[in-house]
Amino acid sequence: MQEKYLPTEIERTAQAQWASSQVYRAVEASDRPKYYCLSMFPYPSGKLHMGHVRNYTIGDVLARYHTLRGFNVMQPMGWDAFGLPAENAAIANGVPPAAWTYANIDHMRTQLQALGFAVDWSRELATCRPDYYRWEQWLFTRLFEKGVIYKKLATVNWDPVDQTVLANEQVIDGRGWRSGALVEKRDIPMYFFRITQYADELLSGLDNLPGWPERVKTMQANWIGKSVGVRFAFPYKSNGQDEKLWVFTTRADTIMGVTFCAVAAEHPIATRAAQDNPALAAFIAECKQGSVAEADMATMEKKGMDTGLKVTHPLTGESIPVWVGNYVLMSYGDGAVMAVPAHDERDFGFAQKYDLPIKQVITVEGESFTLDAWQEWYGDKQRGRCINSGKYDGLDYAAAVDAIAADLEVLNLGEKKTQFRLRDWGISRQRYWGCPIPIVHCDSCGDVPVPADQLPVVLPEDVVPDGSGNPLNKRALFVNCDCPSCGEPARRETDTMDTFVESSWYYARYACPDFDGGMLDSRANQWLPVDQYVGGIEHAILHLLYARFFHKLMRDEGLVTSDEPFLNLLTQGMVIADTYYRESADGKKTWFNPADVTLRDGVAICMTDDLPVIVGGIEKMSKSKNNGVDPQALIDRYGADTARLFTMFAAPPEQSLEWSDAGVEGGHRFLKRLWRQAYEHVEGGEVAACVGGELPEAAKTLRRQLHQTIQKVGDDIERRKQFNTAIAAVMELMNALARLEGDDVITRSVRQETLEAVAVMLAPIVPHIAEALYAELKPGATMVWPVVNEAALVQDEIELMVQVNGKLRGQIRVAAAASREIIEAAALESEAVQKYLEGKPPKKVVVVPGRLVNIVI
RNA sequence: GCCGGGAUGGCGGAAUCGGUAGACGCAGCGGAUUCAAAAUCCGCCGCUGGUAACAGUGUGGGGGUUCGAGUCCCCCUCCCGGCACCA
Repeated sequence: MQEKYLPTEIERTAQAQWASSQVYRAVEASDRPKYYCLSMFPYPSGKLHMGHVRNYTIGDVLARYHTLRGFNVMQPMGWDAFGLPAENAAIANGVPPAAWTYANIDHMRTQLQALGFAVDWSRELATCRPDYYRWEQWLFTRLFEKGVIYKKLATVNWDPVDQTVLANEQVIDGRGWRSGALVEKRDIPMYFFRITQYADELLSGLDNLPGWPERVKTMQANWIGKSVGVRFAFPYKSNGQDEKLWVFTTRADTIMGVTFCAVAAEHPIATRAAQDNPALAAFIAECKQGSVAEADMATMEKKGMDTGLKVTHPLTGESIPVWVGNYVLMSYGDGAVMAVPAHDERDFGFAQKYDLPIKQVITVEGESFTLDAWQEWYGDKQRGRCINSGKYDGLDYAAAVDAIAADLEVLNLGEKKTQFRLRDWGISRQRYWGCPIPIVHCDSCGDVPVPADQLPVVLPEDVVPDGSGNPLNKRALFVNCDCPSCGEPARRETDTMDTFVESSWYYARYACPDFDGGMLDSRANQWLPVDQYVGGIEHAILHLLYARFFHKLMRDEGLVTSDEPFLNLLTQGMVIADTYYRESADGKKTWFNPADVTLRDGVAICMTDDLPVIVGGIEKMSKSKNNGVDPQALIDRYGADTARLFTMFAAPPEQSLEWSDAGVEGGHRFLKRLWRQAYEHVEGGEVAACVGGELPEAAKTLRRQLHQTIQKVGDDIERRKQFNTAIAAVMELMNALARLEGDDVITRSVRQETLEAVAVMLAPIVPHIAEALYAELKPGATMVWPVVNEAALVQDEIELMVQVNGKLRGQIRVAAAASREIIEAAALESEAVQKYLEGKPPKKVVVVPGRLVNIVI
């Protein structure tokens, strides 16, 4: 056996062997149970970052563990290859996004392979390939014909200088990232998936996902936001016509407290009122400035202006003023709200600011209402009772809502309604590097889906965008076509799809990436649902909700039979790191990589020019903030096993991990020590693993620890999915093994048993060294997960903690089978307790079997 | 702003069901080995007082429940993620 641990050599040999014998190729024909282990595929941004290493190592640990436990495992890998960064790179370097993307894929594939993941590379796919997006386009046309996809206007960020639509990320403090121009809201036609039609099922389906983290299910449920309320109307007259202003509220019990209504700036009633009111028109124009992002809308100053219009309260007949509010969202409900300043905090602030009346209609016993400041109880649904509300006085929330809804219904002015916060999914992007939307616009036939036999609509790959609008519009060859329906000249749609569409079904395509007769074949149902999905917590809502939705769309198309795509979900915490930047005169920020920054006398300095940079806080590693740490240096210096070990050891998978280089050395040291201990043992000559019999005390104790460790490691990996503690347990075991003395056959056989088990237990985490060691320990044998020997776990005597009034005062040793009485007596007799008792009897004695005794005096 | 999560030694973290707070590792300190260094091995390592035994104190802050709270409940602070066109 080689004396020194040589990671480069071991890893190269192992990886070459895995590749040539195709050990990780997943086959459908198998009598073992299937285990589909999937990690979220990467965006090919250039090179791997720490988040990737963490994500794919977690997935690989679970995949390899299940292989060792006898499952038929499939672990695929691919590329989420469309997206904005490729266009940004094109603008910066003049390289076509396609060429940039393919080069990145090649580089990152090499990096992934160097990490030794048990991936079936024969199933690799890239979403930017026509043989992939072809089927996405095919499904689009099916859904368009079914009405699941429809067209409507939607608001986007418009850069008036660059004449282009901006992503929310490209809007910085209300201005375009390149032009610096004030961003405007603009309505343009877009295609939408009717996800709201599936809202109820997406919500109730969460109950059938016991393998998902509670926090993710809670986030999704809140995002879908089902609320039962009342939709009702305020009647008004416009040019002598009877009209209605519709609103939705979950607080119909406060309807008697309405003192005004607020509508969105885009609301038709506002547009009409602005026609002969220049001040209002100016205010509406102001509202239309800034980004469309909800976070911006919610944090900006609440502003409003009276339209001068009045509507009639449906129950009291009072005249109610209508205001335009910059905080009212046109996309939620009817784009208008009733305002009850006394019982809604936002309305309260708005009414105070603009001196609008506040009318209390809810009371809570023991509390008194004042107009001075908002108090929490004003909005209390549970304890509140109606007052100042005429016939509704005294009713609680539920009774009041029922009575008011019933009265509105009689007047034909409203009814109870279930409302969702979830909005339909707009998928049109005015960008080049994405999957073309397969629609042809014909003057006579309208929007015509491209027939299946003319798919895919291929995206030209030689385009270099320049940042001003979608370059596809300038491609006559792409745009000009014949109408598939009437054959007359027509125009091809140049918008592309949201990249979330590609990532909503890739997990299914992995089952049959080579199938060219359709989107999916029967292999999909063999592998689906995914048994274990692993990915970043940042995808808790959007990606995971869209994928669940898409699965149901595919089910309803007869493509899959399951209802949910992912059985078990592990949401890995983010790898975060410091950010550093400099700001130029025009407010543009340049970000510096932490690797180039050093701290000098408490000031962050960029090492390339020796000038200070501004510390921007600790954030998710990202391309845009340039705070990614390159794992390549780690792999080059210590090998893949050390990189894998360290990322698994540094923190539990679900927690966010603040990156620091320190600590890697320790992981590497452990592997070197492991190698040396195995080397010394193997050089001592062959010996069979322990077969039982009478062991010396030290060997017996070690063997008990070995089997405790086997138990713990299995539980940590399989149930707890916490690998840092599994590694710590193996480290403890190895520390104990190092202390075990004796060269007799029995002791050596326990050492053999321990080392064999350690190699297998570590194999999911550090597969290269584990295989190499196992081959030395047990030449020619195949790894199998060790079995816990119950007899080895038995202990004769145990130690119990003794507390006095809950404070630790000593220990006692008792027989493992000792009764409560014997334990109590032993504790009371102990020196530590006698000292505190001072001869008096204890008030109470609490015995926790196997743990402690607490004497209360 | 809204929704979700987090905070434990100098640092990463452990404590799985309310029962020994600080496992394991990093850094540091002391020693062995070495001509010397690296590597390796052994020991110490929350804070305060004490030579020590030991005592007190300690899990972001404040309050509560309990024989017993890092863990449960209430309030607060700070940090992270998401907010529908970053992926």
